[in-house]
Amino acid sequence: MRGRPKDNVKNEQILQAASDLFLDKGLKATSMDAVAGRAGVSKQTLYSHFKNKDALYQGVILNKLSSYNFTYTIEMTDDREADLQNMGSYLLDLLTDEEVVAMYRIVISEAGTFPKISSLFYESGPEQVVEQFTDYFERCDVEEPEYKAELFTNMIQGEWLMKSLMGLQARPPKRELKVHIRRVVKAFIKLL
Amino acid sequence: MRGRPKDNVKNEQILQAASDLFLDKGLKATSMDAVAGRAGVSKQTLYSHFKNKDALYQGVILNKLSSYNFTYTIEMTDDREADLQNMGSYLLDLLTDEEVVAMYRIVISEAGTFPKISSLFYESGPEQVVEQFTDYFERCDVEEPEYKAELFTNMIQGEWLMKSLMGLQARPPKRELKVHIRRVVKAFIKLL
DNA sequence: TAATTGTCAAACTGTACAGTACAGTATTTA
DNA sequence: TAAATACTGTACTGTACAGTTTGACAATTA
Repeated sequence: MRGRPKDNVKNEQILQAASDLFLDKGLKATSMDAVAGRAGVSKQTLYSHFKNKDALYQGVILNKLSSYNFTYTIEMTDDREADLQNMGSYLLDLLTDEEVVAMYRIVISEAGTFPKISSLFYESGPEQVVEQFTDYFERCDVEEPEYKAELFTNMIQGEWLMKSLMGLQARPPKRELKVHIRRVVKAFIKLL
Repeated sequence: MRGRPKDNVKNEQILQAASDLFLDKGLKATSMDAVAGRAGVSKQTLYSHFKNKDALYQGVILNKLSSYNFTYTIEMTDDREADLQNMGSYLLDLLTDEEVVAMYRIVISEAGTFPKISSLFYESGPEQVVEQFTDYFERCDVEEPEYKAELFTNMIQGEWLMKSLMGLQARPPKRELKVHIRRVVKAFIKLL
């Protein structure tokens, strides 16, 4: 490769700035000038790293997705109830994370324009979590492990996510989440 | 009132056209010219009926919300299981309706800009349904009727709505919905 | 009938913004 | 050192679009 190589640091600055702005204000409400400005980079450089705004959007989402890691295995003890509470707590921590909520929101908003991003997001996000739970239930020799995993996530999730997406839900106190989780786990255990 | 009155028919044409376009393409992607064109009305008339684009958006959502009617009472028979299946079917019919999904999508997309619309939507939509279910469980003398109503809706709803919002869910066959509902009701009954 | 308001059509204003062009400077490799 | 590519900063192009203006005609009421 002849010539000066692209600066990796600048690439990360761009992704960071674009991510901040897109997730905060949305895609249409964020101008390329604003991204360049926030990244501390000239507009030319921005366009040399990303062909256009669409490519930048896709780059941002892919980057974010690859930064999450859903590959580990949920640990199994002989206290089933404690395990489920941990799983519920894990799920709710995710779903009340501002960045996660913002990603849901933008992916939904742009679902019409970027269908591939939608499916990629869903497969490497929510579906991974259900898979982790399914795996746990398989190891517990529970009947219909995948169905149980879906049911459990739905019961835990409740309306938190939807309310957050609509901006109707301030980040709830840990206490409240704990109570909710305990309640759901108590009920869910009767279904196993 | 002196002078020529505003034409009510034109008002409805405008609301219909705007609703079609907003729910299909989104708010930002719909121009006022397009709305006027589709409504078969001059741009001036459009602006004489609605002060600006924001007002038009609010008008459209309010109009749609008032067209739904969640005030009736769910009927109660002595077959609890059949009742719950009807309720589940009622809920899923709503959540797989294209217009309903489109409203969710646009309300979420514009939640940052129109917080009042978000809360209004949520209160006169989803919350009404939960209230209907709560009412049913109260009449059945079920413990914690509101919590049960929420739990039931979450179990029934599953991932249908989220997948629809992301465009990952074609309208599912009635068969599949029936199976899902029966399964959930069987489980839910154990929790009463 | 006269004043008042609605509607139409088309042109217009101002602004925001995606993407490009250009001229100069910096960095890397052959 | 020379060719090649990256980066900066600013200016520019073209387009889309919200909202306004104008002038003519229509409907309504005092």
